[in-house]
Amino acid sequence: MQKKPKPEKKEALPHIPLKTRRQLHKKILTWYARNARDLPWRKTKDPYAILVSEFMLQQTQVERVKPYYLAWLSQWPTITCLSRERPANVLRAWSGLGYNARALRLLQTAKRIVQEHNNKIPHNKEDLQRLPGIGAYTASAILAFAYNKPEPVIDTNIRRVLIHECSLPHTISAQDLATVAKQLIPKGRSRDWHNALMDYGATVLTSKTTNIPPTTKQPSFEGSTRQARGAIIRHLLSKGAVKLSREGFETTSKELAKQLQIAPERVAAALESLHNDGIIVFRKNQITLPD
DNA sequence: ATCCGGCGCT
DNA sequence: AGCGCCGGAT
Repeated sequence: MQKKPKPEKKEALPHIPLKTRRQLHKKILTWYARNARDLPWRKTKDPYAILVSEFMLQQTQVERVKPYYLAWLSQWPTITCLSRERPANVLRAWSGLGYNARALRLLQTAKRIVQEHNNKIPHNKEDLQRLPGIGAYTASAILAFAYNKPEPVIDTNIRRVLIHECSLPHTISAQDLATVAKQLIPKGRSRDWHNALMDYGATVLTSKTTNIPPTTKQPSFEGSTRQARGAIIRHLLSKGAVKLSREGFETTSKELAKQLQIAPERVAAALESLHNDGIIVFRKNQITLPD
């Protein structure tokens, strides 16, 4: 009948013994020493370069990001340089990566860092998460990969590896998993550790080799708004602008639809959503990419 | 035809 | 809490 100093209601949090942690470190880091992928953003510790890579990697496979990442850094080697660029050119460099709104968020974040943080990418999660396009995941990734901070980075690959290797319940909450993940980071090796976990998850413990919960289904691309959005952006990148008909928005949609070979109502919907995302602007006489 | 995934908005 | 956003691989 000892009285506990702290009555913990839910102490189901798995604690990983030191020995188990060390075994896992050895297993993963030894594997990584022989099998690490050679990725361009791993050759640098420049926080800006890491920031760029993280924005791109949010949504795209590693192999497709590689050439975009290299071209981007060669076009805008510093955050100051990027911060002065026009949105249309940023969208052009992004074109083909997908999720165009994020190219603009990256530009906005660059401007904010130059204006408010003296050109320095923040070192703490709170400041990072206040920047557009940076959520919990990307903030953690920047802290770990740019600054080697002991901040748990948990994408779906790493989540799968941790659940598998530590025999955690598939239903574990994000918060509990983060608590476990933090204990597991080897001292002073956050960067290597997370790179290793990602590679291990991407090449060994793939979703196929493990039994992981069902995935959500993607609506078909054919006939979707995003298909129309993509066509409109490419059109604007090549033509510069679309003339706004005096007869109104509907007529404009119709004319554009004819050129793009897409149903007018879908073009109209796409224009509205692009406008909503700030990717296009309506001027007096024309539709253009933003300044 | 289906899969991949972090962020922001509602 | 759930949805929409991207384009290329398979």
